[in-house]
Amino acid sequence: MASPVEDIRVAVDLIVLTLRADALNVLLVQREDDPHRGAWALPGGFIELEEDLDDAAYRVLADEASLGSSAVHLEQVRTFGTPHRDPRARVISVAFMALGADLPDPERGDDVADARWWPIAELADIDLAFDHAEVLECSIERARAKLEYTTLAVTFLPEEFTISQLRGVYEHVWGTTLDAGNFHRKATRTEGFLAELDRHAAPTGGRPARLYSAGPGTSLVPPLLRAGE
Amino acid sequence: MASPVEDIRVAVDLIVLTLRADALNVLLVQREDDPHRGAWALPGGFIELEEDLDDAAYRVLADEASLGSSAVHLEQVRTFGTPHRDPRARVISVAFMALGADLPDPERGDDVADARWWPIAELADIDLAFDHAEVLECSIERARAKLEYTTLAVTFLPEEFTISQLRGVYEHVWGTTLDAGNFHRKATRTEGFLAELDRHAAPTGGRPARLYSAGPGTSLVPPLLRAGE
DNA sequence: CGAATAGTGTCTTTGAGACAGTATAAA
DNA sequence: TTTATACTGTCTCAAAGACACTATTCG
Repeated sequence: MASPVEDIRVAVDLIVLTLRADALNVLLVQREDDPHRGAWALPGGFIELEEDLDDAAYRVLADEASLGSSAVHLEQVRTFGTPHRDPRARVISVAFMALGADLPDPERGDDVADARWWPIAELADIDLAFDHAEVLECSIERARAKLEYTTLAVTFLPEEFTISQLRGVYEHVWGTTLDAGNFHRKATRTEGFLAELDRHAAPTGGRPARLYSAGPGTSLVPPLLRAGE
Repeated sequence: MASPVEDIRVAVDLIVLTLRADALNVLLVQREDDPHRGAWALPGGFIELEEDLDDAAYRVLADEASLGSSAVHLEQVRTFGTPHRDPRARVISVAFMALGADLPDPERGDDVADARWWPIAELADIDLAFDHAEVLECSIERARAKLEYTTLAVTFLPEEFTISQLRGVYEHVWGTTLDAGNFHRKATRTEGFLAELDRHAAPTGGRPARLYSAGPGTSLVPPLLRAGE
């Protein structure tokens, strides 16, 4: 089983997604060093010898994005390892998607010039470092698909939320609009999706909405399909 | 961006699935060396410095399973990297699922004592090496799930096949039985799933079945859901 | 002819989507 | 009151599932 291993390095890259200002945002860091100096990139870092992949992802989240593991859903997406994707060395990168509810502005971490949230619509204009555009696109598509048949949408929301907020998650992540009435019925009648609370949110110009929290289920049966695929 | 990289090695593990004798089978190799000498394991190997992950998977398929890339669908599943999953060194393993139509018996490859197909039902009795039981379970669940909303089932069949054979894929992978009439209608009326041919299969005791080949589509809309989830 | 497999017709039920209508708050 | 948002009712249509029926082969 001998094989060459010299100079193969393993990293994690994070696709941190949140909803802010009614848009899906991703956390990017501006590179301080070559290659791609000045370009925006996904936060990432090499794994340590005695560290599980998930733990490495949480560490990068804390170090480079100054976001604690509090209230983020972390999930492996895919591993990217094409030779020369990083010009310095052979880097195998395990992509992790981190989803959270209205996450705070990041502080600038180590080895980065800047760090901030980017609405995904604005990313068409800029070139991401390495193959990170592909990694990001793959992750967003994964998130979009998983909204259909899992309860993943609640990870974008705080502990307590209204049906309208939940609908907003679907609308902003999918980039569609949904019928409020039909969505309400679907969300409340899908077993395990939501747990009804006895309280209501402060009214925002209309009838106050009932509050819900995440239900015990993880899969949506039947699924909540996007309209035109 | 300095970090310790010594002794972190990257491998690919293959979950090769096929249908033989009306059962879902997985290809396993018997280990010739410690650790887990004599135990059955997924075929795998370390990646080479200038080799893409997919290419490494195809190489292992040829070397250790003596199966060419002919007629297999290869797809990345997930990466496993818990420290000490391999007692010799830190090994990060990218799992790939390979699906093919009634694949031949493997020849014994390098560094393995034996190689053969195992019906997945028989694997409850034996202990797989390393964390390969978890890797296998994860892959089978992925395959089962993807039958629902993609045209993946056709990768288990030869170029030309009948609706009954296609139904058999679903039944054997899911471990269920499906109504033949309803399945026929669903398969033939789902756009892009199948391409109708002008020929029929040799009869097997009844009316000869029309032959189909894979259609141009990759996703099934609406999906073909398992009944009780 | 019967037996076996392929394929279609039809009925019922479930659920999605369109959209109207009701409920409850603030100004 | 109007306005805004939350929710419910109802109708239509698409599709799943149960299951009976027809079609085409072999013995």
